[in-house]
Amino acid sequence: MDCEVLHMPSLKRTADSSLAKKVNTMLVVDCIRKYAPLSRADVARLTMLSASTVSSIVSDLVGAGLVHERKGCPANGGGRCPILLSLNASASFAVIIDVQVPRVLSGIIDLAGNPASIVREPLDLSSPTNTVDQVLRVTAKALARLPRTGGAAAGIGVGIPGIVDVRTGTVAKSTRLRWNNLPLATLLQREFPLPAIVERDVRAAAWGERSYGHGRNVSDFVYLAVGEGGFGAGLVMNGKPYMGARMHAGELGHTTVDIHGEQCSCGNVGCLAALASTSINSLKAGGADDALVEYTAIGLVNLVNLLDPEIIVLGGDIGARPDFVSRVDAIAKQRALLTPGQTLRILPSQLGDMGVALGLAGLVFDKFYWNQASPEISPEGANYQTVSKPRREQARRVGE
Amino acid sequence: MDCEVLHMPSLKRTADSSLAKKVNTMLVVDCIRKYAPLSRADVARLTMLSASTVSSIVSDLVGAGLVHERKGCPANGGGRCPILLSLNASASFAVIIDVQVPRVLSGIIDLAGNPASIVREPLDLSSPTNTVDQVLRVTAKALARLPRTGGAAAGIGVGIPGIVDVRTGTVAKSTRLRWNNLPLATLLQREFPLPAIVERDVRAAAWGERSYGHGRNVSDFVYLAVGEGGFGAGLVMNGKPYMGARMHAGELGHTTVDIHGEQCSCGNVGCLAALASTSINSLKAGGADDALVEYTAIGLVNLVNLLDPEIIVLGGDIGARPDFVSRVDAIAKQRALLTPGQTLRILPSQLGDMGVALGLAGLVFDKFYWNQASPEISPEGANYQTVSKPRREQARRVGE
DNA sequence: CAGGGTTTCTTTACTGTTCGAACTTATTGC
DNA sequence: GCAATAAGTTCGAACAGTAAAGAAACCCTG
Repeated sequence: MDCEVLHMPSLKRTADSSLAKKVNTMLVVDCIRKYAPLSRADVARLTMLSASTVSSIVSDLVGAGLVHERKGCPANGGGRCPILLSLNASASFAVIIDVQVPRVLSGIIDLAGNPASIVREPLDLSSPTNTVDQVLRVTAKALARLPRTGGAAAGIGVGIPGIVDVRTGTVAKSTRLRWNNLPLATLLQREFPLPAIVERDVRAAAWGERSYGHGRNVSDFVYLAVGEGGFGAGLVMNGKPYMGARMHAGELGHTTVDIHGEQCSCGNVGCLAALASTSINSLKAGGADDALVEYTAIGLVNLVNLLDPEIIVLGGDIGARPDFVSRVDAIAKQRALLTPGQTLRILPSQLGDMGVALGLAGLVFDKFYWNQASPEISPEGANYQTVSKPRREQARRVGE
Repeated sequence: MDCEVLHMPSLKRTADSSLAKKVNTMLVVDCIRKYAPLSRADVARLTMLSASTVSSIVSDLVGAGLVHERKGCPANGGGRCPILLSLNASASFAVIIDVQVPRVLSGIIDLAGNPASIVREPLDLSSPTNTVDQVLRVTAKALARLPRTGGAAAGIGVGIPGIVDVRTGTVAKSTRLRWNNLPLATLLQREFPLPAIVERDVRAAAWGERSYGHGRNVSDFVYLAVGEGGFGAGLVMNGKPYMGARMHAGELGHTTVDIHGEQCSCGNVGCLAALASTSINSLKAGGADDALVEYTAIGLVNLVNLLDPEIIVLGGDIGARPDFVSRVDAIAKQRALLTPGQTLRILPSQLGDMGVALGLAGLVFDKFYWNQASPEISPEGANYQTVSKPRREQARRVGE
């Protein structure tokens, strides 16, 4: 099974409906989003939910105007013709802001992942405060560009290069933006009457790839961004974004690859990032990128041997170039530890510079139409049928 | 919440009870195992299930003889005194075989994790077939030593150093045992009328640590074994063992740490394992282990920066030595990338050479009392209230 | 071309499970 | 004896699963 991302708007019919139904509804919506148009019976097969459950959920969705029905009369060997379902893409929108160092991308993405009125403008790095102001400004502008017809905005999603605590919406540290402990989600929510999420750029891009790109049917993969900022990895494990215990996972750039190397500013020795930075600079000056290809391949092989992902998606300014990918691929295939019959698949990002935006949209729809931390609960493998909502506080006293 | 491992025997009362109840029963049993003695109310708080659900499940468990009740009358500031629950440890047993290169450990472990009649004997490496025969032999002996009183054996669990496909119970490749594509679970099941699981040693040890050791309340950590076999990592992510897409995850030994290093037999360059093997050999000959400490620290920092585990548990012949741990810790603390306030905790294994055995026991109880692949379904965070069982085949036709 | 048989999609009736709220039970403290 | 507190149980509502019925198309035969 591989219906996992979970986009979906309001549906407040049963105000206190159990989380169970919400999760299953997420499953169904995600399935329709991925494979539309399809019949209720198809949804039941894909989600592994029972036909009756699907029927009940779909009728709610149709009633809420989130799903369109359309008669489709194929059937090769007889049988009743299915009623084909597809999402009403304009039932809801996400406002997304992708902050990257040369530019900030802002715009609107609908339920089906269609972008609208995307604007790219240079990022104001004159001071950290100015950068924050710019983010708030482009958010306001994007909100003003919301389509008149269709549903309302589901929320705001912001992608940031740096260490981000998604639970609090705080940017713990972004070297490139010179931000430290910035509670961006709080700032946004103070300004705009919408839920806001803040996510690390590579994790959002990985999630975008999972929702709309190469990762759609892959539950274990790595998104590796190679660009001016060095190396950043977004991990998807068991179908969910993996952040680590302290939101820190994916720092491939600061792993030692040269045991005799020099001390890096991070405290470690012989970091991949330190080695790569010189070749990235020379690349910008028009130099060759052979060294960078090798460094990328090494980082990638280390990832593959340690985590055994099904695929690796290369993204970023440099990473997604097809020739770059194929040269990295050639080296990595030689070096990676593979069991017989196993192949290593390294692919360029399918989403280009919209990857972060699409991932953010997915997170926004997940998070805010269910008021639930989606990545944690995202029902991988469609096995979860019912989910209890967390109640009360932790145990105060255990035992006697 | 941190009730995740899920041990529990028969309870066949409601033959076709939904998987929902099974999962919640697993949760409850696991909670009792970890925190016994505790009251129903404590279980409800810890599992985040409702009091009524816990009540219903516990009454089934008591009826089946798996849980013992005992009056406990503390209560500081008034209130009815709780009925304390604890597992009936001898309600079921797991037969476990831990194959390591100098020795094979076999024995029996009860529901509460108490080992019984553990036997260690030298491993017969005279030929791959002889090793297999020995495994079957010690299994038979362990079965013969089952306690006369109490429940029956739940299943057989075998831990193997090498690449293991847990789904099929096949040892894909073990260099040290010279096994290739050996369907060990099938062999065992042919010989003994019991379900059998085969798992990689480090993953089992990580799971043991999660169930009975340092990982009990930690959902993201790494178990790193350092021994004659080099480096092997068992990853626990989101509270579950992580195996990667092809059961391959955790090969820390074959990650590049010396970009200018020599070619390793694995195809990669400058592998950690290649560097470490000489110092391990010199260590056996009585030499110093400074180099090995540094190599371990490097591997460990790479792991920490990439995966951001909450703790790291060091195991294995060499890895678990307290002085070794403290010296690795000193280097790693300097080099690891930590956000302010974050600390790196590196701990020696709490379970010694019983780690693999205890992890196997947990897996056996999980797997075979529910006929369900426990790691995949293990209800992390206790959020899952109901789970649908996979039904039917995949969709044959999607869309029109 | 009518009508039965087949296939597939969809809905309905019924059962089991969980949750929330109210209720009962048991103990402390005044 | 009575209020306060906490543990445990019971009852009704909501929801998912199974099974069977209903619906809508196709195929074939006469």
